[in-house]
Amino acid sequence: MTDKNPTTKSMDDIMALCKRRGFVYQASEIYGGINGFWDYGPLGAQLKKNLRDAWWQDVVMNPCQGKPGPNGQPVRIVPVDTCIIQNPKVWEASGHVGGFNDPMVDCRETKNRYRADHLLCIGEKGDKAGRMYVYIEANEKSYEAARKKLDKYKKRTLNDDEIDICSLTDLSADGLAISVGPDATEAGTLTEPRAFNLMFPTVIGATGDLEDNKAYLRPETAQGIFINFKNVVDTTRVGVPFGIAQTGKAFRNEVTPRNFTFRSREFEQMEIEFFCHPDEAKDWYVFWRDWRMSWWQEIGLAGDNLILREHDRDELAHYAKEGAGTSDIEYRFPFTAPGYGELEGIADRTDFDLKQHAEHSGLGDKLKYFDPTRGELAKNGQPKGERYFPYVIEPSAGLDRGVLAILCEAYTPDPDRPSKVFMKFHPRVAPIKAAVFPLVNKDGMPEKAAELHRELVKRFGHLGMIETDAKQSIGKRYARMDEAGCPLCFTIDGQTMTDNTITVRDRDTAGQQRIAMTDAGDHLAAALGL
RNA sequence: GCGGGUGUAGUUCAGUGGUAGAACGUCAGCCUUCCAAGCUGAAUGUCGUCGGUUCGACUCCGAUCACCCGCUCCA
Repeated sequence: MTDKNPTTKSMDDIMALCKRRGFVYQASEIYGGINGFWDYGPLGAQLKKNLRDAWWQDVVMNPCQGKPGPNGQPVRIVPVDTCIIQNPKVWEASGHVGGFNDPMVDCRETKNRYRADHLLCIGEKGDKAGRMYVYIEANEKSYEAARKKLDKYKKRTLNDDEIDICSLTDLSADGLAISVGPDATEAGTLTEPRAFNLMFPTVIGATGDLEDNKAYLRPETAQGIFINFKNVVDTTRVGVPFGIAQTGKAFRNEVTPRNFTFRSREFEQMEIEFFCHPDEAKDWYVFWRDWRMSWWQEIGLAGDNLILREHDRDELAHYAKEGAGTSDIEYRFPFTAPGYGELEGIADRTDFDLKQHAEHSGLGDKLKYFDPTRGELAKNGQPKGERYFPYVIEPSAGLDRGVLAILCEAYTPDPDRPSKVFMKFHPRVAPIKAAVFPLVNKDGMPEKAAELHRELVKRFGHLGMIETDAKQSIGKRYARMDEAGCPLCFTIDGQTMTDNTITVRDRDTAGQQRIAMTDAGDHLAAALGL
């Protein structure tokens, strides 16, 4: 007996299977890879497409699967597909250019990293050459430690009015050299503050002058929706409350890409920006939060590994401070366990973004929405209408993270079956929907299998792959399908030749039943929930 | 960015300062009437990359890249 629990999922094993079966490859692998980028192989590409299609179907084509919104009306969503590169002013308005260059400071002695704008330093008033001690803002313990160290250095107890406090970011290089880090004992171990801008710069135009023609790859798809809000309202017969949805790539220069595809520098988002009257924001926030949670459960993340977590007030993003709240739908990945990693965030962004774009674009109140259903009643009994910036509820999901969670959830070790592991994908997202096998490669069975295969491809090929394989033993073929996560295998055997029945093998139970070959399509349709 | 670990076939891993191995998988053929069966055969690696030491480096040294873990960060 080994002490390794066979039901424990190892990320290394999952990654090995992803490579072996063609779900995920390292990007640029033959050149040594590239940090923070991953490619999808044949099965991974189809899995990802299936998840994206499921989202599109349930969000855009049939919003919330027909579930009415908190106002009792059908939920209305329209799609857009906006550019990865926008006018750089978009990112100034959104706050991405100016607001998020958090300068960081590393300590060479303690190996700790701090946000430079959270560090203050103290020293004796008027003392330009003596040591200064750095502490963390609003951290009582850190401050007291710094005071203690300063007193010890001065060999006396200093009064409050003998002390100068300044921000670390205001220090010169000389000042840094005489400063002692919050947890350090020596001076000069802090590096100069380094700025991190998480947006990918790029150059527009063939001359390639970065400074004059600088643009950015979008760090989120959301802004493409906000800047088209007026266009959509003006050209589509939608009115608040309604949502705009979009899927697409986004790019972030992550400080530390980690954990397989979880924190990639290039990734795909599935975002809804749902516009509603400020008075109704809370209701819509709750509605979207709960429906999105149930959607992920329905798509196959049904167990304890999925949680809904409401954010604490102090971890809210800049745009959500005034809103109804933010919650995360989080999955317990093998690499986060016992903790969780974010799959989707549902945030009340308030009217922050629309107001920002109203201001930066110069459109001002023209970007307000005119709501003819609100306002005081006129003499004829009709509402006079109300102009306002709608509040926005944003359910923003990571497609690649969803795929990764599905891969982890589906990975099911089973020492009793030949493959030792199978991928228990929900049939809706499974890249291979079914396989058709002749039991042996002779006696008319291959022809019969080809016939059924053609039929199933014609009916189900738009949903995923339909495989067929006549080589090697039937057990080996079943085992391969188990690792690929194919939910059903149809097998033509000797009996098929006499009574036109076939066997259906279920991936999860490995059990079989015999059905009429003409029922195979309906059987698959039922398994796919069609 | 810092610290630790790892890097040899598609995968999991041996290996030794002197011409590169196993298992599984893959492919082909035979066989095969239901779970990686059997038999025969085949392909596959610039031993992550670059440089250095050496008569000779997969092995020792340096750098670099990538992945994993911890810290940090995450609009």
